[in-house]
Amino acid sequence: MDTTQSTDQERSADRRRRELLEAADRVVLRDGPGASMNAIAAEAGITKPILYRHFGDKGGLYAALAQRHTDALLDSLRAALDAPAERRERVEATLDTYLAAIEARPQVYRFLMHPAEGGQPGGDQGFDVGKHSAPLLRRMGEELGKVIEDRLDLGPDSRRLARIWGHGIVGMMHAAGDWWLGERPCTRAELVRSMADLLWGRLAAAGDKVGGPGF
Amino acid sequence: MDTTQSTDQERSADRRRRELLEAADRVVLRDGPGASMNAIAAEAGITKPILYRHFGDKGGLYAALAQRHTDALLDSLRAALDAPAERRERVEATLDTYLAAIEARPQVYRFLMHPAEGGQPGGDQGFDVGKHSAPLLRRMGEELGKVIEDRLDLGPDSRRLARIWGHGIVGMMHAAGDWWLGERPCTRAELVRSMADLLWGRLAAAGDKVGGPGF
DNA sequence: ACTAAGATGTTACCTGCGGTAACGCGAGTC
DNA sequence: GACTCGCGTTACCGCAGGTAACATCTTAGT
Repeated sequence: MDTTQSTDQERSADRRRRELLEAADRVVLRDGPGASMNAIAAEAGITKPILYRHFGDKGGLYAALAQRHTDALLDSLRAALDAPAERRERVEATLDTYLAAIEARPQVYRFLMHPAEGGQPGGDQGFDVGKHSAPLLRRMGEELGKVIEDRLDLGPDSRRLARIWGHGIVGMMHAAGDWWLGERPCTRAELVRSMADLLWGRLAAAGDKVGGPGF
Repeated sequence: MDTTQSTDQERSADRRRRELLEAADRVVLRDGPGASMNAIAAEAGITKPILYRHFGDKGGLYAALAQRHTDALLDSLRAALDAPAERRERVEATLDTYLAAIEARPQVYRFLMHPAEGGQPGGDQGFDVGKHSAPLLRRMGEELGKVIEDRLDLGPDSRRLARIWGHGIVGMMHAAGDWWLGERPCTRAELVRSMADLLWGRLAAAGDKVGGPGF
């Protein structure tokens, strides 16, 4: 039958695609985001043109690779966000989930967030990430915004406010996490608590220091 | 005299350097962050090796270029942070200053934050930013952290808390600003107010929506 | 069973990038 | 006048992303 044939072909192509993605994953994990198409092809046991037939260009491969990890991370975050507990606990759980993820697989994280960075050898013109650097942040921001809008009563303008907060909180999490991952100035739990404190208004509640007009 | 000579030379070299930086600036503003060394050299009316003699490598040029803008922006932010007003007003002024800056010169902003992004032509392997993508965020985070630590009374752990908050707030500002700059979902003033509200604990204060366990 | 088609994979090549070595040249110095 | 030395050039290397053209193996049709 024609349909079964095309189905088989499609399935085979899909499997191939998955295999290639996994190979790319391994290489990126090993060589960092600066991995070259040649290296990925070699790891997959094939040559460049095949990669290009499957993914169009490097951006396509990147996008596919990024989406897998992004989806996985977003699932974890949604789970933490949906846990049965009170708000502060959920927020802390979500922050902790994110931080645990980037702590467990920093290479993946660097790949998703920072285009090119690894590689002491000469030409390290990264993984042409370009416009694909933001998507993870954007997606997380949008998702969180939706959740906030769905569950919180923010009066009028709730939609706008929720989206702003979504992106803002995600950005806070990201920047603090990135800094923390680099300098490791404290425990993960401490970082989580401190960020939650910030979100809980401790900035506004703090007193001025003696002698100054305060921040 | 020998000293005057060397001084003259240094001054001349510095002037040259400034000229080159301004040329690079023009190119980056025109072609986006994907500007090539050849293009920059051409704009400056010279050839590549001279650029390399002055800045070592592309990272050096980027770093020099970035530092100029970063310094300028940080000065503005410090000014807003030091204005004589109460805390909330200062926070809003600082946020607004940042947003105004990225709104006024988005090209510069994209250059500082996002490595490579412009360029429909074939090879657009960006402005090998790599490790130099974060510095602006890091610097802003550190500076804000210091200010917070200096002026707020946060009890014990104040140092750690202040730094975390510094990086977190900067990240919030950045992510929300980036999103806002792309989608323009609201006024700058509205964005500022909303972010300040978030920092002032409205997230914790908001009530659950009817029917759900709340966020 | 033989052929036609189409996916699968290869080699060999192009362009453009960052980066460098080797040379040319004019201005001051002894 | 030879000598250095900063400024500038041309010509080149290696390597990246990306592509064209060729080889091959599977599979369907008659």
